[in-house]
Amino acid sequence: MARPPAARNKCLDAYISLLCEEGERAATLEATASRAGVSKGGLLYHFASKEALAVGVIESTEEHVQLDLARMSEVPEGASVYYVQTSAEVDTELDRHLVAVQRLAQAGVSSASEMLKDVHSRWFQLILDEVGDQSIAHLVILIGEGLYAHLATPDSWYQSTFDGRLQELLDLVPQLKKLKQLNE
Amino acid sequence: MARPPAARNKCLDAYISLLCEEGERAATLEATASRAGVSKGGLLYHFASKEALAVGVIESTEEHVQLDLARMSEVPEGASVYYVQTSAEVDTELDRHLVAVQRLAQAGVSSASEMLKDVHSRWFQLILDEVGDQSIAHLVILIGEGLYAHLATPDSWYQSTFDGRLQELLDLVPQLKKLKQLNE
DNA sequence: GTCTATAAAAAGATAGAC
DNA sequence: GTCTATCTTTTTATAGAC
Repeated sequence: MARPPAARNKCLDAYISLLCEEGERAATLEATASRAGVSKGGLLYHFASKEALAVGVIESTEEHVQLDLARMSEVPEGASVYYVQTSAEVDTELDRHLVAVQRLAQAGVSSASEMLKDVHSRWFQLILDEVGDQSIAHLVILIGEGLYAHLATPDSWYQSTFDGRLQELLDLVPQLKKLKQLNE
Repeated sequence: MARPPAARNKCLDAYISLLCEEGERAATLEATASRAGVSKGGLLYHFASKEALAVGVIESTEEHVQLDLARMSEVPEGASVYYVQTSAEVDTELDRHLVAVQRLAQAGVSSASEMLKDVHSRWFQLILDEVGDQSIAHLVILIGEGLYAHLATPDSWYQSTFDGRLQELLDLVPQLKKLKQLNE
């Protein structure tokens, strides 16, 4: 496919920012157009409807997800550590996209819910491949999810209390594999 | 304070349900009134504005939170296990309220954000009191958050993959305290 | 307390000029 | 491709009857 025009990308980016920062309700056509620096008509040329905008977000997200999964399976520190580490990263393109998709899912966009479900199962599979135990893999997924949930909530408890302690947490992740042995 | 009339409670409950199930945008005055079985005018008698409805949710949530914190500090299995366990519970009044408050926070209602921040810090303190280590306490909080995040996303990956495995996870929680010793 | 009617604003979308 | 003007529907809120 031909590379999309710059204005189209600006619209998509503006919509994603609004979804993340102000929620789905605030992400109106007018607000999106305004933030993208175009008129409502200009926006509607690239995305014929609200729904088309959502589809655009999901397609763009899928590209970022594919890159992430490829890295996750190759990285030297292992899938678990990579997953938790990247879950805590704010302001990466992938995370902005995933937060936006989550907002859409919560607003009832079913293709967004399906994408999240699919992404989670792919992450889970890579982590399971590494740690070799379902319960431990779930634990890792949930820790990442917890970080991500805080990330997705601006001004959360996370920023004030947890800031600077990420490394301590990452150090604990590889230890999780030992839990099962302790348990037996 | 005098006990509020039944219709008022039905309105609040309808608004909370809509926030949880269909998102903040779908939780309009009309939809809320309709679900509560009253007219728009009837709703607006009890809650003079959208904002008043949000305040109502937050006040009601605070009551449920206080009860939960009291239980959490007394329960025999310990604060950590109680916290993770209740994070996984769907359809309790507390969880419905917290999901609703989260939706409001994401929609930019600042008093909702502040309440969530406050609740998290109170949970954290009780867990820290039990486990005695900041990093482990964070781990517990994040696992609960991860569960809660899935709970708050209907039709998530959680239901299909994780269902029935909660007990295994709960068994691992008390083991987390041992991680720090392993690390030293 | 609860309802209907109505007003005022905002949101999504179309048409057509440039 | 991008804009302005306009239309329709939805949403919030008010006024006043019952």
